[in-house]
Amino acid sequence: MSNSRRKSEPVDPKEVPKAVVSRLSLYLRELQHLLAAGHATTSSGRLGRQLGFTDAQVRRDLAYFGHFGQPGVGYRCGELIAAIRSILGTDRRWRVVIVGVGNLGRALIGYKGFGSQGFNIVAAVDVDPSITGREVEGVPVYPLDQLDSIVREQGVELGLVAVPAATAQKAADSLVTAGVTGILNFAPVTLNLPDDVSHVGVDLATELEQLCFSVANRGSQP
Amino acid sequence: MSNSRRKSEPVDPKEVPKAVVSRLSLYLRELQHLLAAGHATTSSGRLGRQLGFTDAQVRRDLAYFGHFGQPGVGYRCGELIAAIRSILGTDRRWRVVIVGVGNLGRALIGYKGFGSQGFNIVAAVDVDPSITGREVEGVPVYPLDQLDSIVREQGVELGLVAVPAATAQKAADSLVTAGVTGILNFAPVTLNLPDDVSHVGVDLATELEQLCFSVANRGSQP
DNA sequence: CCGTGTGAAATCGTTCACAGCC
DNA sequence: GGCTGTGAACGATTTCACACGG
Repeated sequence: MSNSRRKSEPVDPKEVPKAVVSRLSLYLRELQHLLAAGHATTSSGRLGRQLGFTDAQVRRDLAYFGHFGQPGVGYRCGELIAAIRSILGTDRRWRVVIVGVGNLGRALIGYKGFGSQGFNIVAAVDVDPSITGREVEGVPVYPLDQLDSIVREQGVELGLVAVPAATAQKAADSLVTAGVTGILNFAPVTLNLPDDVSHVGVDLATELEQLCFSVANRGSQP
Repeated sequence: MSNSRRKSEPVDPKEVPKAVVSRLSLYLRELQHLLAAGHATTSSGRLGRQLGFTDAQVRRDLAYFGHFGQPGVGYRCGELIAAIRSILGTDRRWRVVIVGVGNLGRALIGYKGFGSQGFNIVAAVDVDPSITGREVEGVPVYPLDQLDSIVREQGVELGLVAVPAATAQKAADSLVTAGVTGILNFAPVTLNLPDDVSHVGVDLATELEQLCFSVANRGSQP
């Protein structure tokens, strides 16, 4: 499994820079907006301008994965959307479980953007007995100790951690034990996880701090 | 205003890589945990190991801003926390307003992590008359058209956009008109803003897509 | 003529390795 | 002995610039 080079897979996904993958998501989002607005095609220049990148950057990013454009024409929005979804892995649906049904957990359960991008929230779990046994926005809430059977029986692959910092590591451990292979962590701690479980952290306070630094030092796009 | 070099400000903040600033937030978070756990000092090696970085990276990052450690000893947690807060600009409190009191807006209003890191949510606004006039978790909710006076009278500097994608640009424009200087955007769109307004975007679906890619291509730390 | 895909060059960020200090 | 701060080497990513295709 070294460097094969089939028609649309020029490189091993592992050697694609992380930054490229995150821009891919932005391209996807913008392309969906463009398509919804009636544009059948676009170009690297246009796409880049709308997102604040150069045309060369857009072309180079896409070139990691194949040849998607037509010289003189640009990219067909519909085709490129399908291609990026296939690259990201969101050309199929993923089953997701949420741990923690506090304010944030509830907001995540109700967030429409997940469903539209390929994610099914199949269940939530919480320690608080006053909330378990009900449904929140159509998603059933179970006690924590049922996590194992939920993940196994429903084939859940991803877990969202939406509990306080103090219990986040335990929540993540439970998810790993239950068998999920990816974790999106909203608690303000760095999780310690086995290498075969992927994870991404989103820290709301941290994001505000980045904004602060940027404001305190004048301007984000100089 | 070229390269001055005062005692603890070796570089112009503008030429600090974005990645460095985002790691600074992680250092801060970890240092706070360390201090709370009773550690008075730490070292670049320890701090890095806990976060998945090398010791050299930690030292290099901090060296952008000054000399904070003692050879042979390491860093005093309390002092380094204060230094990083000063760099990020969170050594004072920032006033924040939230636009949009749906599921996500409510979760943000109730999020304890903001207050503990220096952010005061002073008000929220929404178009829905059935929610305005009340308080949510102690934060007053006003009609949208009062945004201007709220920002002006309370000296609000930052705005959080927690409305659907379709109205996010309008919400952001209103914030800019009202006078905020930084925007944290949770809507899945790229905002078009004047250069003198900083912004950071957090797209929940995008984060899940990154996770997907990582899972679909085996392992996050190979 | 416009726009892609891509070597080659330039830029940027990370790691190495070590002098100096506690 | 342990640890910081930092030039210098290295590796990675971005930008340039142009040959080729519709």
